[in-house]
Amino acid sequence: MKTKHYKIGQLASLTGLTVDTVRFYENKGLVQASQRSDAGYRLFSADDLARLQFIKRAKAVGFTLDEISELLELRLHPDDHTCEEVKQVTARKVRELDEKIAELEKIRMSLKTLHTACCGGPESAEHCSILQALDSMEAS
Amino acid sequence: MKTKHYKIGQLASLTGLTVDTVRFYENKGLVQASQRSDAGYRLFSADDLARLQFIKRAKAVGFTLDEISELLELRLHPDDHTCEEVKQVTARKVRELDEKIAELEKIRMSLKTLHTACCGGPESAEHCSILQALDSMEAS
DNA sequence: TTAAACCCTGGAGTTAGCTCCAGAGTCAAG
DNA sequence: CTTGACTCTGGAGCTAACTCCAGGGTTTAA
Repeated sequence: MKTKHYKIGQLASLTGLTVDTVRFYENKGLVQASQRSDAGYRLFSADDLARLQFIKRAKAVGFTLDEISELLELRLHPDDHTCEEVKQVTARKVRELDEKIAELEKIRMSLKTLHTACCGGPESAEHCSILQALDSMEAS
Repeated sequence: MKTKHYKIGQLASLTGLTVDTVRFYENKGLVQASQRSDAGYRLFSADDLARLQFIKRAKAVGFTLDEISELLELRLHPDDHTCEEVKQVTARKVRELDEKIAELEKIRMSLKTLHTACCGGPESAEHCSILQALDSMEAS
């Protein structure tokens, strides 16, 4: 009953990461090859594969690698933690996203205002309202 | 009729930038002290001040320093350029912002779904739906 | 006159998340 | 047996926009 092992390249193509990225994650402590071959090659288990897939999905929903470390700890020892703890992590992240979106929307509004005020015609930009606005705006 | 000059520290407090930042901008070619004193101190003119304020405002509406270089070129030689050219820069930027906002909102939605599915109670996270979802989601 | 506050240069360090490289060893197919 | 694909380590480089530092010189106010 020898378990299946993956070399780093196989793991990379299974997860869609590059080998460099996998090694980088190992370096950051996000994942650890469960064994090494005689020649020193990393050998990953199915668990390691699942872990990397977890990382990939967490990244896709906007977590940073540091936050993913936190989630991995919760995932690895779920009975030492409560649902509440896990939920706090996502709550924080949703709040952050809300703030970032609001900020970008504010910027977008300002820019759109500048943009629609400009005639956009083929004449010289000497009296271009965008440049004028940027010259006389209130500094934020 | 000697014109007013600002040393870098004065300029910094007038614009709300740090002296390091002003020097950094000079290095990047965004601004140039119009003169140097005998001791080699940078001396900035009112035009330089206006230019820095322009930079600050453009940054506030989301332009990168490279894009600001482009805008400064347009501003400095407005009659060599058309309104259309200027408007293209803002149009591009609004599009970029739209994309970034859409992306963040997609992420926010996914995360919010995970978040609301979790009971958040004080029980063990062993069956936490957030962790389960991250374990079984489609990789994006 | 002396101490604080200012200014100079050049270069290194920061954050996040990779990406690439050299130089060397290993493995698999034909 | 050779060739090409794979793997290893350690470290450098990338982007953006700063930020900080050492080790000097200058100005100004008391």
